Amino acid sequence: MKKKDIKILLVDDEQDILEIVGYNLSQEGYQIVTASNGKEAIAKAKKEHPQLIIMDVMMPEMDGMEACENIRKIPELQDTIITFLTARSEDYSQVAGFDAGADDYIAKPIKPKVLVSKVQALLRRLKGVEGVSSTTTLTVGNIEINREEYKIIKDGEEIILPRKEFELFYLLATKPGKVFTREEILDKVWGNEVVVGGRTIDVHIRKLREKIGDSFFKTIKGVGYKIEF
Amino acid sequence: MKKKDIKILLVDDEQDILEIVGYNLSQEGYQIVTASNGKEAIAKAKKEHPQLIIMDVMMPEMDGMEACENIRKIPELQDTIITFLTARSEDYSQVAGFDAGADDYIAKPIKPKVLVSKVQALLRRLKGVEGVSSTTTLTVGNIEINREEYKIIKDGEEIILPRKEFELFYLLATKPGKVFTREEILDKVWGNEVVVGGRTIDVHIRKLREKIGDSFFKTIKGVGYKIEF
DNA sequence: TAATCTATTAACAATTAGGTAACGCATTCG
DNA sequence: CGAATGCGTTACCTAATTGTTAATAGATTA
Repeated sequence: MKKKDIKILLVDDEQDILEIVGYNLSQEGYQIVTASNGKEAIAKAKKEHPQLIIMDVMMPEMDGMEACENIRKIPELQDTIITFLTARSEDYSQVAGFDAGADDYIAKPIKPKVLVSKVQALLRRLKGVEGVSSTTTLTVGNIEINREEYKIIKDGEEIILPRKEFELFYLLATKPGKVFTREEILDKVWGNEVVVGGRTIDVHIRKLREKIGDSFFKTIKGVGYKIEF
Repeated sequence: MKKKDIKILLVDDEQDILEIVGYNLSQEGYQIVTASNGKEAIAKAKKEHPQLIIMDVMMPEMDGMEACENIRKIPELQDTIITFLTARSEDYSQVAGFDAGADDYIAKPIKPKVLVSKVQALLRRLKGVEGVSSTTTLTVGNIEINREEYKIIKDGEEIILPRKEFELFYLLATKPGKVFTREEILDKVWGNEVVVGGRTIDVHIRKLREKIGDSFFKTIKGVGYKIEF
């Protein structure tokens, strides 16, 4: 995907900001769409399918937070990156926007240069922009792991794994032989704060054993799990 | 190595984050160095030789990914742990940056408590911090002890040990020849608070003798045990 | 909207690790 | 020479840990 194919939706109630930011970004070659409140933002997002949305938190009609929540519910816009513009004074850890589904935020006052480079950094995540390469497959033993499509190929046979199962397998596969403690697994696969019941890991391991092969997975009692090839 | 000798490099373009995170970590006794973009990060990393780098992925000038790749190429910084701050909770396998050589990631929004405990966990990997050793393998005689995989290899033969047995053996193996008193063993393997009966150690020693070989274990009557090769 | 899939939990079974008691043997020491 | 002490050994018990299955709520897809 090239720069000129990337669409950015700017949302702010102040015309000045739309102009300045819009100008700078379009200079860089991005396509710019604007909206001046939350409702309009949702409408335009649906219609235009932007890759990135930069939105002020405080706006009349519908604020950024609410709009963000709504946009996150739209299936086609799952991969859209949403960034808030927030007042500097807010305590970072208090920024509620993350709960609403935002990916990042940019603090005001906005410096054009900073903004532009930040936008570029954000867009690096998008597949194929400026040929950003990332190894999408990992091979262990006779198994090839394709993390873009959440599937693995074992002896030429394709096995599609659900998200969590895949994540778990992928984690173990990054260091074959290494024993991952339950704690470690929870932390990396389930995330920092999520608390799930004690048997959850076992069940997922079992499913992997069924699908991939029992023999690969070793249980080290009192410690955790590992895979071996 | 003590806490106050540990240097952490924080990299983020937002001053707020540097302050909050920096404050929390310095409260814990760590030395903090900061940088606000990738280029600066590389420069400071070279100069300061931090043990841990916590870096935002998205930054102007040079983003975290690129900086990480560059830092990884610096010989003196091979052992430095690099952790990314990533937007929201991306799936583990999707967290770009592992390709770039990152060791771990922390998801935004950052909660100080979570951060601090995560940092502590990461630093346990470093040799000598709070007596936790980082060496993953230890070789004594014809036996290789692999802490990461919870197994020992004797003459090419793999022996998997239960947790307590492994820890007991590992303890003795850290100083071959040294006599460990029962008190010492209980303290290190079983922990300060647990009270177990008098014969417990014997039984475990016996199990090790069975699995690994009687001849390695010497009993010093009235004192304790040691291993010899 | 109905029809799948997924992730998680709950409940129970199976397994194993850790610990203990009991007994026997050796060494030490009076 | 016994008695006392410390250690080795076995068998057994219990608690902790994991395996397994099924049920359910939530997502996702057709």
